[in-house]
Amino acid sequence: MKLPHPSTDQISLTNVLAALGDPTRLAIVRTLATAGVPMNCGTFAELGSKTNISYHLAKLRESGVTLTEVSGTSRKVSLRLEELGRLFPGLMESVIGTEETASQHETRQSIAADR
Amino acid sequence: MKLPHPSTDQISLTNVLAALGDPTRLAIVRTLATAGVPMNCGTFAELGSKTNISYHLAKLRESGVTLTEVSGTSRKVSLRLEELGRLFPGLMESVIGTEETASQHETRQSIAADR
DNA sequence: TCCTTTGTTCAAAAGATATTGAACTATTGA
DNA sequence: TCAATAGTTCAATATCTTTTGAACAAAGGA
Repeated sequence: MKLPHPSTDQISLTNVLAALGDPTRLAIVRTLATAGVPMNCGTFAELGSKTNISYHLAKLRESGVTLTEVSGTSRKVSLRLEELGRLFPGLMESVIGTEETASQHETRQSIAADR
Repeated sequence: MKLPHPSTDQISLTNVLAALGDPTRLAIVRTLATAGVPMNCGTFAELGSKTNISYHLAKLRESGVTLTEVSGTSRKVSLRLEELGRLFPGLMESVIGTEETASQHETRQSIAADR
């Protein structure tokens, strides 16, 4: 069994940014980056329901951010760092290396509402 | 008249990435980066209707990507590069410095459909 | 003053994304 | 073989985002 992934030249910046621009998926990407080794879906259980994580992991895979390899009844998910680094130098380093504070998430709604 | 902008500490990476993860907004950001000087809304007329550009510029402003200053009946839109550079080092350089090819936009749908 | 330019706001519609539970498949270990 | 484990798929719903046109507002020039 082989899951569909975009080839390197099919990876677009817009799609990568859209994939990363979601709190759940950004958390997944950071977990993967911190771990440095492939992880299975269960690792992300605290971030949502099994179905929901499956959905977000598919988004990451389809955008080219992650590689998902089937290993028995489980999957090994990893970041496509080399390819992303070649396509968009500095992007993943920047996304991974940046801390996100709790306050930032809550304040943005009030700004949009303030129009 | 003063438009609402997030303060530096209210800018979150998730929101910035979500703002950049749209073709129209990425084109706006690149135009601003290339020009290097503030531009008014009319500059982006070819990217969509007046109403639509107004909508996307509001998104960019509310996420903290751009600064919009009122100047008479017109606006001067610029990138908040210094602040973004401090918050997310390398991010904007990476996003701005990367070419997007036409082929990349068209191929991704086929991958998602291929599941 | 009146008209033009520049852009916003609003409400509606269309479209895309996210979330859920139930049913399912495939692998593995007992 | 049977049951447990790990994930996926599906259909439904909910929610958010994008797009549109019509109406509006504010400034500036004739």
